[in-house]
Amino acid sequence: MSGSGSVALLQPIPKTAILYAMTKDGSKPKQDNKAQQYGVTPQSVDFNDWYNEVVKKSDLADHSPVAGAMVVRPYGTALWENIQRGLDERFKATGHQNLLFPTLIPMSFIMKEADHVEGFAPELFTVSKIGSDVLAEPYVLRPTSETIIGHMWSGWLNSYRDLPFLHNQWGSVFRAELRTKPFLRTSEFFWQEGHTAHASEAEARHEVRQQLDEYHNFCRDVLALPVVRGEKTASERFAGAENTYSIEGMMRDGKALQSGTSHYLGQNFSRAFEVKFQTKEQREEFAYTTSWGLSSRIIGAIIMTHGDDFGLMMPPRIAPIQVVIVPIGQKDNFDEMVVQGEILASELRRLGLRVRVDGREGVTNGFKYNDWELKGVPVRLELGPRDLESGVVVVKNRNSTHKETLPRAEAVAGMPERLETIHHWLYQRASDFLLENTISVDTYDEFKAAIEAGKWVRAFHCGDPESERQIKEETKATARNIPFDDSEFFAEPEQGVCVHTGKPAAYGKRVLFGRQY
RNA sequence: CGAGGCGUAGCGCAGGCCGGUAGCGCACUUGGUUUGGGACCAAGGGGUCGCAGGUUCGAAUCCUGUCGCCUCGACCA
Repeated sequence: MSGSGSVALLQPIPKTAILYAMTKDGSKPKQDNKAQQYGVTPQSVDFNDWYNEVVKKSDLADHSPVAGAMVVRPYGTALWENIQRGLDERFKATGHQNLLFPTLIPMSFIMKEADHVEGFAPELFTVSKIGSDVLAEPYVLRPTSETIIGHMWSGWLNSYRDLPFLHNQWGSVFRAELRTKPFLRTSEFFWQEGHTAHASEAEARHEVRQQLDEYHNFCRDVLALPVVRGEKTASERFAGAENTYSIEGMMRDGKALQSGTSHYLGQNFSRAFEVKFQTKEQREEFAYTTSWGLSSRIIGAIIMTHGDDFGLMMPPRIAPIQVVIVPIGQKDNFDEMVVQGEILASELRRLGLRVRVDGREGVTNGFKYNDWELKGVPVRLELGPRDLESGVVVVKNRNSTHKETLPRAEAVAGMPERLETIHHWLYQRASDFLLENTISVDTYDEFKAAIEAGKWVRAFHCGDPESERQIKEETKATARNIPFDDSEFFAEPEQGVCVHTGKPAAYGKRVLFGRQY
């Protein structure tokens, strides 16, 4: 990070920052041993370092020996599994079915749709040999599965009565990345790709919008992430799509992260793969297809939207551990307090909560507190002999510095609601942040200044891809999307002239611009 | 893939220019004292210096190549 601009967006620095007093020569200060061992670089000092250290020290993920490929560790996998479960239920509730396609796709398939080839060619991994035998036709590791699914669909589809196909696949895809960042940029990443085929354009378009809304709702209601729904401009469109829609989230450094996409593919892929059917009127027609995806990148969004200088803040509804209990004891009664902690845990588990008792010996309580705060566990309970005697527990929320001492029964019974409160607190904070750091501008100077300050900008644009390209070159900002009229953010229809070219604005509303991951 | 930086114990680093077979802090193990916000004392264990070649009697150190990580750029989710 440049160190200017977006730093200003960050919240006041808590006491950990004291460990990082600047050195005389202005170089990045060395951490003292404590900070080096346990803490993370504050967001305001270096957001990039903060991100890398949080990911690593919270045990979410690690680097692998393979360029650009990460290892998702158990804590990160538990998080991803919770996300998968939540989304999968939603997909099933709207009639989608899961299936599984091969990771290997014949090279010729990728070549069949012109825009698709052009879009993905530079990042394809190619398998050209088996053992020492050279393959007549190489395979590629799927960068996405439209082509092979289209190929199979053509064999499954005869009549309009067969439609719609409402399919989804959980898996991973490969797009060569030369720069790695866990969860954000990796050569292999984990996702779900939905693929549907319909008998009419209207039905396909409805599906595209429905699934984008599903992502939006899931982000808002489960991950506590505010995201802006809208359509991508032509230059940001998926390779082979007629229209691409996205949800965009704002990270705490002010950058945008595309957190999910949904594409209306029209008949582009069905033409290329002969996905056709006989209509009621006995005509032959190509199917209208869609695809939509949300990837493990969303974990990066969770980290960078909710995290603070102490580490992660897990949204309670998908937190792998919702409540951690730290038993307080001395040598003679420690084991007993761990048992008591388990009893308390079972009371919470009866309410359906995910609870962990930290019975580690040989580390101090303070160490445990900091450790679980780094991992973002929403609520911590401390249970010591005195608490046990007087029937209370000490409760501390991850998003607060206050400790409360509550009657045990009340603390237990109130836990689900407490977690809900934290969920809403996280959403509100992120939502306020997004709104506070987005401004409308009408001149290019204002535009540049706002982007430089790390903000999102709402501005009129003429729609010319070349102008977008120049804006990107000059400011590093791109059109994130054109927000929908009916989304909760930035919906007002307006008229104006292009902030860059002065030509009449396209779209009938302001376009959202920002720097991006 | 272009420019730059880096790779020495689990983590963070020193040593390298002036080759002689490795050191510090934290972590780890054991014992003791501690324990309600990142404990302390003592005694220990652990690396052949990313990998592969080369130069040399001898390479962490010099040379070449390669792999990986970080930053900026290009590309992308």
